[in-house]
Amino acid sequence: MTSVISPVRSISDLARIAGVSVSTVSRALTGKGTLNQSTRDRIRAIADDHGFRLNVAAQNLRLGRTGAVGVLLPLGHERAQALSDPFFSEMFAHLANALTDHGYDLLVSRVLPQGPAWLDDFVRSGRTDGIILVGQSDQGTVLNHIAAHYRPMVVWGAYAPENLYTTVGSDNHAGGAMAAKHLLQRGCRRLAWFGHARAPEFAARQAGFLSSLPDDLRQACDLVPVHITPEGSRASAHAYFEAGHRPDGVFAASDIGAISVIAAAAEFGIRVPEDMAVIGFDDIVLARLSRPPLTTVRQDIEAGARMLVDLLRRRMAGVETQSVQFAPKLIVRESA
Amino acid sequence: MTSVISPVRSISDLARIAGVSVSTVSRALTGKGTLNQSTRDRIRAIADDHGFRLNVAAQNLRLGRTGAVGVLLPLGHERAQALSDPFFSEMFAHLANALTDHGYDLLVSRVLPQGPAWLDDFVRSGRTDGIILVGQSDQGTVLNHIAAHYRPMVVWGAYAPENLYTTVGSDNHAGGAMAAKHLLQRGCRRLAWFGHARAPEFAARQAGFLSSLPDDLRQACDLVPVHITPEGSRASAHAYFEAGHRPDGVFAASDIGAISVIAAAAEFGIRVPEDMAVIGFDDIVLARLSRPPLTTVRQDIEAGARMLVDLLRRRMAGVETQSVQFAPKLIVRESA
DNA sequence: CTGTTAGCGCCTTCAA
DNA sequence: TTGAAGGCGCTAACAG
Repeated sequence: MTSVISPVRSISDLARIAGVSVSTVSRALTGKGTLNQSTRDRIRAIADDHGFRLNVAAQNLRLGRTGAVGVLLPLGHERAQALSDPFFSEMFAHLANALTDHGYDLLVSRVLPQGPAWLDDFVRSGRTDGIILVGQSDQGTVLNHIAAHYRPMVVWGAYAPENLYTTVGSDNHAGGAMAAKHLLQRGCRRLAWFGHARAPEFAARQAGFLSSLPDDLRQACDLVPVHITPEGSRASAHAYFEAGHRPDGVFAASDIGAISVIAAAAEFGIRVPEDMAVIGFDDIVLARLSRPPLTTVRQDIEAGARMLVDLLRRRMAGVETQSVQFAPKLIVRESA
Repeated sequence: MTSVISPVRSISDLARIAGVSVSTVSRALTGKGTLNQSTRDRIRAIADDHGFRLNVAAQNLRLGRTGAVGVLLPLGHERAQALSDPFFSEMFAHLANALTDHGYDLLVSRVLPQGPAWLDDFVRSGRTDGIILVGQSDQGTVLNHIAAHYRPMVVWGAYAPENLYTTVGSDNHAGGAMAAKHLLQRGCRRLAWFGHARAPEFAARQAGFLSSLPDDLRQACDLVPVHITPEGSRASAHAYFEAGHRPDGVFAASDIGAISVIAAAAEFGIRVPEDMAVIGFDDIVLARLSRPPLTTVRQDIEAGARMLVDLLRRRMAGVETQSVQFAPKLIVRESA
């Protein structure tokens, strides 16, 4: 327990009380450098008595670092929604663990991709030692521009040879193909894709899906553009079914999209999987809990988070890195 | 677009280039103090040319602040799970918006409530200007200890007169009572509560629920202790049903708990709401999307987040604040 | 083993 | 209107 005896705001206060120099206090408290064990113990005891701790901000300034890593989600609007998206939440949680395991704080800041300088501004403000971008959205150009002169940055998202930055992500194209094959194998003939293709990840899922379809089914496949938000995708799905469409196989761009489609379908008496099979993407925790349990293309979010942090730490240390792609896996449950 | 001409790392570099003093550069870039408009424009132009921005960390050190607010989740184990819990995620997202609207960064740090000094350590390390705790867990004693000498802190959670700190939260007792009345009104006679009572919020929900039950039903009510994680609560529910229990009305401590119960029930052929009515708590976004759509006691998470930030800002400004309690609202959908 | 000194990058009186 | 100087709280040579 801490009993405050007198206000000790800095190591110089403590040095005065202990009758030593500030550097001795610094050495005692950081454990760096050499110091007589007894003086070290004595100073630490005094610090404890006064409830004193080194000011991390000042320490970092002096050390030329911040001790924090910025985790940024480059999405234009719907900020709240984006941050509370289950996939991002799970990614965020795993990033938080991996980062704090290595002694880094997580800094979440408002960064709306508006104007070409949003990322540059953040970088130059010097608030973090590195940056993890979760999703590249449509900001590939901006990212390449930054990557040319800013090293400590990694990106979760689709790999592309023309990217100058390091990405970690799944083979979305292969994942889309898995979904297509599974639906085909179930005998589905009237297919639909629920999602958009503005971000490279989603575009690849869609492309992989379509490319694995026979020509006639591909041409008949409905491409239903939906928002990433639960409300948005549910509304789109509702409108789609209301217009009379009755696919027997659906591939959604994300699990949340799939859950939304199933909820909308229920309103029209469409049963899943009897009348319509639905496959999601991600395998978030909720995929197993939803009714019916979701068949989905799994991305290992935790492994991805750990890889992102690993690569970022290497880049912060000046080491060059290469992009990695995880193989997705089809998890068959009940929805398809 | 930024064209890097020569490395400008500090205002002194810029001062040299511009042929002025550092203080002039500081005044030009911060906009504070008086300065000839033309010199200000000139210096700003040079700064832009070199892609220079003031170092926020140094700025903050000098100003005696950090520009960041710590958002802490005091839960012992299961860190990843806790951070990705949908309720926390939604709260977090709204906090992020409110905080960044006021120019604050969000700092998420590992803070495991181990030992009595976890919060004190965080506070004294000086990494943030204030703290928002999401949930008080069983740390009331620690919080009171800190509150006695640390002002800029607010807590999401249950109100209690003996708390020295400011809380924002719902009237959990009233919420529990609402759930009880609704189940009673539906004619449920074999009731069960899924949750634990270690945190004051949950204890109040349980107490409110039980106190609104007639004596005989209260005594027959099953109290099923479940973890907060989806996996944990699902496993507990599974075991409970497997033991042969067949309640016709369930009140779960959270929406995620309710969804887990419904998933487990499905495995035993228990239909919701026909065989068993289920009420959740929170009204997370997913409550409406789950099958069947969840009847639940709604907390306005966004309003709560805004209130937390408002109160915190007042406390950071030295103003005294009072705890607030929101009235919960029963949202009737299909599960009960 | 410990003290002195010089900053990290910035802001802010106080003078000129 | 601008510059010089001191210092936010800390660390790391360099001496002694």
